[in-house]
Amino acid sequence: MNDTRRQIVEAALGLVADRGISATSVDEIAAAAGVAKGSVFYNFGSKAGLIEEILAEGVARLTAALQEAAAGLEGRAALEAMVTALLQQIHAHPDFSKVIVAESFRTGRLWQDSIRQVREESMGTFTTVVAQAWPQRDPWLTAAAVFGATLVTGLEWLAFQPDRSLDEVAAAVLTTLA
Amino acid sequence: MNDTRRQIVEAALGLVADRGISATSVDEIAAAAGVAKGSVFYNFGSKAGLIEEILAEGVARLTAALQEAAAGLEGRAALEAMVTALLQQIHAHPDFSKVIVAESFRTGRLWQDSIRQVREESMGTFTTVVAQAWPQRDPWLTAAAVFGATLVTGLEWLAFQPDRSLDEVAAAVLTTLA
DNA sequence: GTCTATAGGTGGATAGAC
DNA sequence: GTCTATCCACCTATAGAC
Repeated sequence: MNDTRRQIVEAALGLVADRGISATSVDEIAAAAGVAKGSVFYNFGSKAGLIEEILAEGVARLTAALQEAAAGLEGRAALEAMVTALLQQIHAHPDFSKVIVAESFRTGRLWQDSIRQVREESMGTFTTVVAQAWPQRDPWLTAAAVFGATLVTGLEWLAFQPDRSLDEVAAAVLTTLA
Repeated sequence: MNDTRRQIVEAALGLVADRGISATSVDEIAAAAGVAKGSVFYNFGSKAGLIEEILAEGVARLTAALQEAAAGLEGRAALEAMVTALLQQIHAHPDFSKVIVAESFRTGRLWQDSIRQVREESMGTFTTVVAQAWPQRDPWLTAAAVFGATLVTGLEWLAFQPDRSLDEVAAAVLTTLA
């Protein structure tokens, strides 16, 4: 990805995480990126195309991180690795995380497919690991609870107590999950 | 609240939960409510005023429900009552819940005060109960984990498996929390 | 108190110079 | 490939009839 595209993507992600997709205009994105508005459309075709590309990039990265974390591990160890990996990803990519949370429970939008993909792939990986760690429980609801505990704790950490360490936050989440 | 105001509020909440606040126009709200656009502005002053009123109403209801649930109980019993009460509220008011989640990690918007209030009052009630149930743990991070597990499971329940019963979902969340 | 009509501004998107 | 200038649809909000 060239320099102009990179700058546009980063500026857009920052603004969109803070205000929401619809509340962010292409004018604002172009100004924050230091390019003309026309360059945004030349490089990404449309606002929806830009958002789609940002989301697709984040989806691929998050899915890979979660699957890699659980690979080769079983039971509780796999679960702990996944929770830690998700917290790491939230910490490394807070803007992407915020966008996903904000858009996750909506329907019928242009970029809905990418959002649904994150949800399904992340939750799917969690469900597999949870089903193996606790075979007697409902994997679907349990995975949602584990994912939710990790996600919300991670975002609260970033937004309101960023000085905490990853180990501290991971330990708190894992202690809460039995 | 009279009939016109009630209709506008309900139409607005339904649309906003699905598309987001900024992506919902006053035209659409008026059409869904079956009133003229002018009536929306006559009754609520502005779009922001309408949103503010909807959020304030929901905040008061949710806070009261959580505090009432925990009143007179201690330790694990208080925790279980609160988790169940939050799930009940999500089930009874799914649109409000979606809006809160979508807007929770944003900053600097007109209605940000109401959102922050839900977060602080809900998390505050959870923190108090958690601190008493598990005195040796970090109350702040633990409360975030418990709240997140309940919230995300509740929303996934509504959005993707609405046929499950409240008892079933509450049991799954509480089993996951040790 | 609710309606219709319209004002005034901003949104996404395009055309054409460089 | 990036810019400036512009189009037109849509947005919030207001004015005035009823």
